[in-house]
Amino acid sequence: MKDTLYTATELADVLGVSARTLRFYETKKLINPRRVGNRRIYNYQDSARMKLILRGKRIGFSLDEIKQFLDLYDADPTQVEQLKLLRDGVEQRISQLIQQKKDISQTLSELKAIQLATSEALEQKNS
Amino acid sequence: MKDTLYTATELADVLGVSARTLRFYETKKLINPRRVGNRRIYNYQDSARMKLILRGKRIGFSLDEIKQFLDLYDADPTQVEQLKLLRDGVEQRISQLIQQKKDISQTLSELKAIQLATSEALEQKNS
DNA sequence: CTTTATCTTTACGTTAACGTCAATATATTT
DNA sequence: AAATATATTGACGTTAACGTAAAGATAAAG
Repeated sequence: MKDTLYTATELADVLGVSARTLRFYETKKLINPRRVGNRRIYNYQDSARMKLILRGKRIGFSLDEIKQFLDLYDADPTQVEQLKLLRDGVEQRISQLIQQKKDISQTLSELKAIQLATSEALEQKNS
Repeated sequence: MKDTLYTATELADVLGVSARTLRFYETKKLINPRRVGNRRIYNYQDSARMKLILRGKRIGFSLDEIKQFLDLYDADPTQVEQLKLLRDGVEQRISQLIQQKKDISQTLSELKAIQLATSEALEQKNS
């Protein structure tokens, strides 16, 4: 539901990370949950942001890179200089990701070759 | 050329890494160059192996993961138990890579959307 | 055959991304 | 309200992946 609220441990459980991780990301300015008293409350947007962060990690980005990446999303589109920086940043990331995709495709085809060889070798043993 | 030999610094330069990195990978048993006296000499295969390692890094793998990965290539295909472990390892990596590819594709399309918005915003400013 | 430049080894330093207490503060249960 | 559980805030610890500086060995240049 769009309006669910989570405590730190709840969100952590849902996302499969530790509460410490959430706090750590907060000190790194990657997320910024509301407080009720001094307790952290995460809303839907916080959760969505966290999912973006985790996706970034799966891709192999550092937290710093992920922060830059997130900043791309909420950059102010009224400043021309900002816009140009944004454009360049986006362009760099795009070509990096394209390279990464190529690397993965190559690795995948090699692994599939190994997989084939493996299953054939195992068939041999069974006959 | 298939028979070129490199010193540590030469290969490091070619690959765009430091000589320290080469030595470090050696202590981690990722590569194992010949010695002439106590000097390291890298041949074509060492270089190819290094390129595999660097590709692994671009994909976001840790050196430990890369080692496991390399071990997949030169596993002994005569041992049935070995083969089964190999098969499982390969299978895991494959699904992980497929997930990574999905993550990248999503990120790419989002970035392209930002790119479009950026260029449109810049056009506006120029008219 | 010295001098000079490279390479090697050893060892300590560094950064990223958290983990793991310990001491409080705040809820929650009884 | 007292006891118990849970969350927060330092603060120190840890692992990965090298960087960097020091001291000795060896090769190349003069």
